[in-house]
Amino acid sequence: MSLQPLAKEKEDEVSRISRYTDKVRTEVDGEILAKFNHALASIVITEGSPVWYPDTPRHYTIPSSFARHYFLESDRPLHERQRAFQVTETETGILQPIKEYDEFEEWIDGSAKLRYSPYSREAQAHISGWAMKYTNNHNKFVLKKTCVGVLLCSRDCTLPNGLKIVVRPAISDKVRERQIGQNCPNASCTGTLLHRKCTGNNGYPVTHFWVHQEDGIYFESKGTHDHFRPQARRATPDKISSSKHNIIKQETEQQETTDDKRQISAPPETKKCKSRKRQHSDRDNLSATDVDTSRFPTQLTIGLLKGYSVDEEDQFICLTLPESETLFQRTISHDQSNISTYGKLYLLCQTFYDVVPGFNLLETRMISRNVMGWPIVMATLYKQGTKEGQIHHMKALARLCSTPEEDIFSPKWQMVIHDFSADQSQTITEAIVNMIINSQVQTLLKVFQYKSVSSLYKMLREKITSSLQSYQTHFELCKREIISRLQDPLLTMKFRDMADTLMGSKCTAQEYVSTDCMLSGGLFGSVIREFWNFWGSSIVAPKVFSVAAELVGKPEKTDTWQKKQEGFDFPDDPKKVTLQHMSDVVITWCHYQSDHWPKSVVQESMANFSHLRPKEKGLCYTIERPGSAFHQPVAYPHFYMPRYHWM
DNA sequence: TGTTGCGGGGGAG
DNA sequence: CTCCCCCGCAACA
Repeated sequence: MSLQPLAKEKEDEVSRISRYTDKVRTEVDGEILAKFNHALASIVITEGSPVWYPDTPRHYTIPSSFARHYFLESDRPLHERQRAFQVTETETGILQPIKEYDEFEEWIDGSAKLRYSPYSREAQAHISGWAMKYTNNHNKFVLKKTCVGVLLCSRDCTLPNGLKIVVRPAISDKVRERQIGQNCPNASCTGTLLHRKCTGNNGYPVTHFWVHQEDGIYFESKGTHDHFRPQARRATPDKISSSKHNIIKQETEQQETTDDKRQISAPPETKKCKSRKRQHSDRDNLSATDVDTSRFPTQLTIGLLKGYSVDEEDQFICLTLPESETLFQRTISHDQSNISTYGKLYLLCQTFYDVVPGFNLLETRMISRNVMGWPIVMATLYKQGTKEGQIHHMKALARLCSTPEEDIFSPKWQMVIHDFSADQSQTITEAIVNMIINSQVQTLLKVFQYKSVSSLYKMLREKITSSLQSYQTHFELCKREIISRLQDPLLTMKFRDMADTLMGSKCTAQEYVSTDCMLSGGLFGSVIREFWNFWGSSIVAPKVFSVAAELVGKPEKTDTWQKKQEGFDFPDDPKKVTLQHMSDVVITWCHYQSDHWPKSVVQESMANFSHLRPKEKGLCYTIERPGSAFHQPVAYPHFYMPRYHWM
């Protein structure tokens, strides 16, 4: 009922856009348009409408009795891809012969049905990135596996690099039993390993089904993982319990290799910036005469220095942390073309004033489901009143967030959350947009051999600018996304009420946290959790929830920093500030941040109330259980929503 | 030592 | 009857 208007709105939108594209298609040569659309689709990833580029479905119905019966006939389309597939089926009205297999996907999340080649090694071995254990379903023909979640540190500790401990659990129950309670792999932490169960499938673990047929290996996944990814199996070292030293070393090595790869395959970027005196935008530009790298502290290798300037007018230093590139790769290397997967990568840019006298520090943290904790990925110290450092920071971010495999340069972030003033924001947006356009125009000119650049430039500009959305727009999008995904009207209404309450100024801290706890119980699934991680985080929250300000607890932090800051011999005279001075400050800042990590409300409540399981008494709803792969949907009588009651 | 897959069995709905 | 979970066992790396 309450869903109707929204669903209709979406439908209208879809039909409107498809009408539009149809119209264009008749006017312009189809192939060129498709190419162009594809190019644009890869640029604009946060566009509001999900059907900017109607991707040709790769899926066809399978005329095989068993698998078709069990895998393809479901009343409830759960996955975008599957939806696209069904549309094709109804449009054509006939069953078409098999043409293609799906490419193997290691990190399937959310409900999906795929068909792999019978010769696919990965499919034959039933490989998954998630830790999946075999479960008996008493059916010889269908192999069923369930997710065993992840192992986390009981003290929720943070490694010096800003990452959280996430250990891949053993598959066998006995071994896992032994793992739980072992010391946290972080040597400087006294915590123990804690099992975080997967409850992403209606309170049960996510399940995978495998069926081997002559015409392929059929795969189905049900549920969305409500926990972080464990280490991939192939990447797991033989001894997980090796010291944190090894972990860091390993990650640094990884970073170096990916760095090299990026260097080779990165798209050629047009350097329009007139080379400023003594300003260095790339490490390629660095030569031994410019910087004496041996003078940098040992933590800072030359690859981490993303740019600096020691101009008196414009002093800044921009650094990435060692793991940054690996983290970005982990987050953005997966398919992001599906517009419905909001919440993949958020960047949180915060400015800290007077970190040392006369200098501000801009740091960026990564918020993503795929990376636990909110590690700092980049930090820039810049002289107050100057812009170049900030612009450089954002440009370097945009470059880091683009996938090196693609020809077209396009940052893959869902949103940049920032605390810039309006004019700063404008400048920075301009810088990013210009950078993207410059590199893309080059590619597009090559591909389409355009003679006039101006119209192309204008269009690109509009597209890119509109993808950098405001808080409000983004919030609306999230809300719409959630509401359209929730299938039960009762729940939808409940959620709306809750959102209203939480957005209101009367919301108390207790309510805030307990609602969060309720959400983390698993009923609404990861979509809401993503939403919540985003809107409910302690740093973003002050702008959204009035009550959250009291949960942040900044005063002690600044006091401690004040003390630390006194330890520097940072010159008061800007003329005497050297690169060495600035890098010392940034590095100390990053170390300081890892010691005083702001715990998000979400993580805290997850850790404290993780014992709450749907079995416990609480609110009770009657919802229909989504259809199983093996029979028609059945009524699922009771589902208990866990709720923590405050005294 | 750990993974993978099979199968028996109990329990809830 | 379905579907959840737990357990032990055997083959294998």
